[in-house]
Amino acid sequence: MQILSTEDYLKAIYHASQSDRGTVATTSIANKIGAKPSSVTDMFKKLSEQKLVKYEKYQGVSLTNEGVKTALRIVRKHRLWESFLVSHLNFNWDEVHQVAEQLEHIQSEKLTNELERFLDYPTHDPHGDPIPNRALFMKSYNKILLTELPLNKEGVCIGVKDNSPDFLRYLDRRQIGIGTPILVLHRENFDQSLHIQAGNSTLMITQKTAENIYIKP
Amino acid sequence: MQILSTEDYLKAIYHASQSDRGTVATTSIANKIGAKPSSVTDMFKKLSEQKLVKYEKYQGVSLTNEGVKTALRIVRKHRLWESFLVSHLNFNWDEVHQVAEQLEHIQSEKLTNELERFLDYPTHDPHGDPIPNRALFMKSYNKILLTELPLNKEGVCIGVKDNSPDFLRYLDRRQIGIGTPILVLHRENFDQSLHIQAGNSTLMITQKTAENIYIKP
DNA sequence: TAAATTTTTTAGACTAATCTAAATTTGATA
DNA sequence: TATCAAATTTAGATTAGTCTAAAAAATTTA
Repeated sequence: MQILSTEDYLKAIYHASQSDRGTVATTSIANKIGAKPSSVTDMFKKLSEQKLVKYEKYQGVSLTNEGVKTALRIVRKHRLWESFLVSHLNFNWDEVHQVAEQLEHIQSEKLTNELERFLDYPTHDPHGDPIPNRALFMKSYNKILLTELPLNKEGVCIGVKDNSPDFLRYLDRRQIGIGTPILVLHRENFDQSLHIQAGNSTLMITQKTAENIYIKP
Repeated sequence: MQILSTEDYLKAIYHASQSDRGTVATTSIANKIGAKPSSVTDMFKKLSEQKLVKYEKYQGVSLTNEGVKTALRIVRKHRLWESFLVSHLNFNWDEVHQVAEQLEHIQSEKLTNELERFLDYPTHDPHGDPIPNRALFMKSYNKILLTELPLNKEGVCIGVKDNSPDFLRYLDRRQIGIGTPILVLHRENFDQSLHIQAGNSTLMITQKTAENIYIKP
C-alpha cells in the first residue's frame, strides 16, 4: 500500500534480529511492515546490492555492519524525537510512536546532534529503551521481566516490551510508568497472576501484563 | 528527478501567486521546483481533480480556498520549525531552510500546535516572514524595501526578500540581521549604491543588496 | 495580421515500489 | 526418504511521478 523506504526495512530487520537472533525470514518482515512477502524479497535484493544486508535466496537476511549502523542511526533519531515529544511537547508515551516514525526519516546530522544536546544527552527514551549516542553506542540496563522478579524483592519499572498504545494506556490507568517501584506480594499458582505493590497502590495484574514489563531488580 | 509531493507544488504555487499576483504559469512552477513543464502540467491536472487549484488549459493555475489553506498549513509548519531550529538548536538563519523543507511535511496537528506553544506563539520566523497562527491568519508588518527608505530616516531591518544562504551569510558578515537599526547616510546617484549606518558600523551596500532588505520605517 | 517564437500540452516511455498468481525450494511428517 | 505443506521467489501487471519528443496553442514581432 504505502511506499516504504529502505530505512523502514532496515529498522524492521534490526528489531527482528534483536528478538529472533541472527537471520530474519521474509514473512517475518512482511508481517511487521505490512507488505506482501514478494515485495519483501524484492527489497532484500535491493538492500543486498547496497551491501546493507547479507542475503541468500530462501535463507533470509542478516544486517551487515553498514546495515546495523544505518539502522542504529534511525533508532537513535526515533528515540531522541520520542524523548523530545514527551519532555517538551506534552505528548504521552502512548502517542509518540506514530509521529516519531515520520521524524526519524529527517536527514540532518546537525539536527540530530543538536536535538541530543538540547535534551541533555538522554540515555533512554520514554519507554525505557536505550538511545544510541553519536558513536551509535548504547548501554542497556540488565533487566528482567516482572514475571521473573522474586516475591517481596523491590524492583523498579525501567521499560516495556509491548509498546502498543493500548498497553501503555492500560499502564497509565494503573499508574505504572518508568521509575515506578514495584514489589510482588503474591503469585497465584492457578493462573500466574500477580498481586503487586506499584508505587503507593496495590493491585492485581495478569501474567500477560507481567510478561511485558521490564524490571531492574 | 526527485519525487515531489502535492504539498511542494501547492507551496510553490502559493509563493508564486504572492509575488506574481493571481494565476501562475506552468514554467514558473517548473523552474521553482526543478521539474519539466510537462510534469507540472500533469500535477496541475491532479491538483485540479482534488479541487485544490483552478486550472484551465494553457491558462495556468490559481489556488482555490482549500488550496490556500493547505499551502498555509505547510508554510506555518515550515516557519515554526525554522524558528525552533534557530532559537533552540543553534542553527543560523542561513542553515534552516533545507531542514525545514523536510520537517514541514510531518503530519501531526498536535505536533504543530504544541511546537507553537513551546515557542510561545511566535509571529515571525528568523527571516522576518510572518507565521500563520492556528486559524491560518498572519499579520505582516507594512514594510518597504531599503531602496525606498528616505535619507537620514531611521528604520529597522525586519526581513529579507532573498532567502538564499549566500545572501544571508553576506548579511551576517556585515552584522545586519532582523532588528538591526538602519539609517541611509548617502545615496550614490551613479549606481544607486548606499552608504548606511547599520547598528554601530557604517558601510557601503549595492543597490542589489538594498533591494533585498525589508525595512519598517 | 501573418510569421516566428515561446509556452503548454499530449503521447508514449521509464523507474521504483508495490501487487497477484504461479512456480520453486525448504523443511516437516508420515 | 517420499510426500506434503509452508515459505519463498519469480514473472508479469499496476501506479505515481517523472521524463523526452512531438504537437498544439498562445504570444510576440515584424
